[in-house]
Amino acid sequence: MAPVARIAVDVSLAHLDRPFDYLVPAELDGVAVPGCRVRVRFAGRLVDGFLLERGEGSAHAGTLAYLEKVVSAEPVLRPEVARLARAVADRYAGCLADVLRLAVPPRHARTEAAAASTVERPDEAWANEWDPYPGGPELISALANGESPRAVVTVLPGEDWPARLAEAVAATVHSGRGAVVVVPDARDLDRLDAAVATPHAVLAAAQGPAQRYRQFLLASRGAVPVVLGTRAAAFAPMAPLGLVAIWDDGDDLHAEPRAPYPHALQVLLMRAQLESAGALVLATSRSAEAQLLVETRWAVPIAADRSVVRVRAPQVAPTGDDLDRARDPAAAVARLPSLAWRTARDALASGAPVLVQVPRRGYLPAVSCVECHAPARCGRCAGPLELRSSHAVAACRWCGRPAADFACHRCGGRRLRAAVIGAGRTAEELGRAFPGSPVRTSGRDAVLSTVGPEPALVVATPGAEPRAEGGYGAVLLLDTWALLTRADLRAGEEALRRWLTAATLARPGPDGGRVVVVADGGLVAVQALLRWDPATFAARELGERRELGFPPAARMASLTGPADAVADLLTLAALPEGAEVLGPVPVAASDGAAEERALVRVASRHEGAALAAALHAAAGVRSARKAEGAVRIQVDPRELW
DNA sequence: TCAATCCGTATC
DNA sequence: ATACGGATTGAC
Repeated sequence: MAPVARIAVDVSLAHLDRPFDYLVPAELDGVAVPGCRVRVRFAGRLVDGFLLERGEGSAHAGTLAYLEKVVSAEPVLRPEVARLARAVADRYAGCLADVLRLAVPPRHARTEAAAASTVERPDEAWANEWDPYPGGPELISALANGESPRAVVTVLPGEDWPARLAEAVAATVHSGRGAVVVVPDARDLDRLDAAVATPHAVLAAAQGPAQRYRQFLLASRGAVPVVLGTRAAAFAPMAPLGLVAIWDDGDDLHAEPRAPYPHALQVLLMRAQLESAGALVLATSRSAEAQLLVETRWAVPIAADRSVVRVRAPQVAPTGDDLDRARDPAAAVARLPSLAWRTARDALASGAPVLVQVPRRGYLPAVSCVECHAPARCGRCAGPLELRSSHAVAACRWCGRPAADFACHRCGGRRLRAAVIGAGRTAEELGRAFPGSPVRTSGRDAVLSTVGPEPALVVATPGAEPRAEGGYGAVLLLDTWALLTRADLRAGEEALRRWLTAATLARPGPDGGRVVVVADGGLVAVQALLRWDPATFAARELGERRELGFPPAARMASLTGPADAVADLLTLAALPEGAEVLGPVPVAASDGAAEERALVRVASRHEGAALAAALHAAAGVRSARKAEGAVRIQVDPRELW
């Protein structure tokens, strides 16, 4: 074979983020195949790497070193995945090595030796129940015919989404192509795993090394045509790829917390683009990112007609926080608005369980408009305002400008109020208000996946709501202010997503479960819930982001680190024309150290590539100089505040 | 004039 | 991290 091996070394230094050429010694010629793991001497020490390709020559002027060792001839990094990883690194201003660590699980030698490699590509039947969705059955047929449709699907309340995804997957496999499906967490993965009858591998973060590698090899060796998993599965090898799909792309869990912080949705979309595969973005709600796909016509929207939604959606009613409470002692015990208390009581009496959604504790104090309750934003850069104990006046969290002359961007109000979030209601309090009904909790440390059909109060934090057999008789959405006044640009979108997720667990239809949301019925997000209209809300949300210059309409990068380091990086970066730097402002680092954060934004997504390239190059100059202090670069950080 | 040492830079 | 090249320094 060709004598030169191009190697991606496992070194995450920005200035070394490119392949290096080595000579293949004669005895390794047969095993040094593209995609295999190698060890090479790099700057005097032995490092791991992946062999990207073999070539005849090298552009390197100096003499080439020899490969030290081929760890295994198993081609774990397929060319399409290498290309995807490079594109993801570029998009997120990060290093290929960091992305490859996310994409390829660590080797487990025993598993590699033992794992079977039978190719199993059954000719799937692909009947489907997409009829309620105009364009749905055609979408499935297109996949079965080997086409690559792209759609943002808004599912009906109570939809058996794992079954719908399973149908899309079966149709894709029928066409002789593979599918990769990503869900937020282990609970969703279990459901999907159960629903998909096509032979598949399951890749989850929680798996042990052997299990994880075994499942990875099933896909890598082409033994199965389908991979289901959590965010890292977006990189799973699958050739030829016919479909990528994601469930509930608005869930934070899709955002990778390790550098370069890629989001599973973006990874899958890039992948669909690179490999000409179909793409399905499936959710009960709709994120601004999904809306952008629709508005740019990258994907078609698929949703049931309003008439069908009306029949399937539960009845939702808003209620003020405390108007009737004083008149209703039983409700006061639970600190529940009267309507919420009565709705729960009736559901329990009818023999059905009741879901109570309570936000998690510990949100940051935010500032909002006294008149319309809109989160207060900076007059200059539209960043969120915050109150600090050291300052009398609220100031912008992004650019630091004091907001002495505040004017609400929505209603023009000039007064601010602190929206400090108090503690949530406890399960014990609810238990006292409903003596005789069992109270169950589902939250952070103990998540229930399902509860029985018998009457019970089920208190859950967002994302941990168990499904109830037969559906809930009532769903109460409490302390909604905690969600809505979060100092986060996604607060409204996130609140609606969480409410819809809980409400979708109610018995379907106007005569089914009742949903009570304790919030002002005039708020946009609450209106969207009452009308069960996430698409219109998403369009409005994206419109606002466009006006304010926020992602995904614009592209932003946050630079966090010691003050000198952030300043140094900003000096070195040859930012694209029109890039706007906000801040830096002081932020509290996790370990208490004083850090600063600057935000850089460009108006269009096209300039995003140039922005990422400029930041990566500047980081390269700093790492080459061994400059003091690390700067964390996050492109389109999910939590912008 | 040459060798020992220092510093900066590249790392194949 | 380590290795190398060019510059710098000090002794003959």
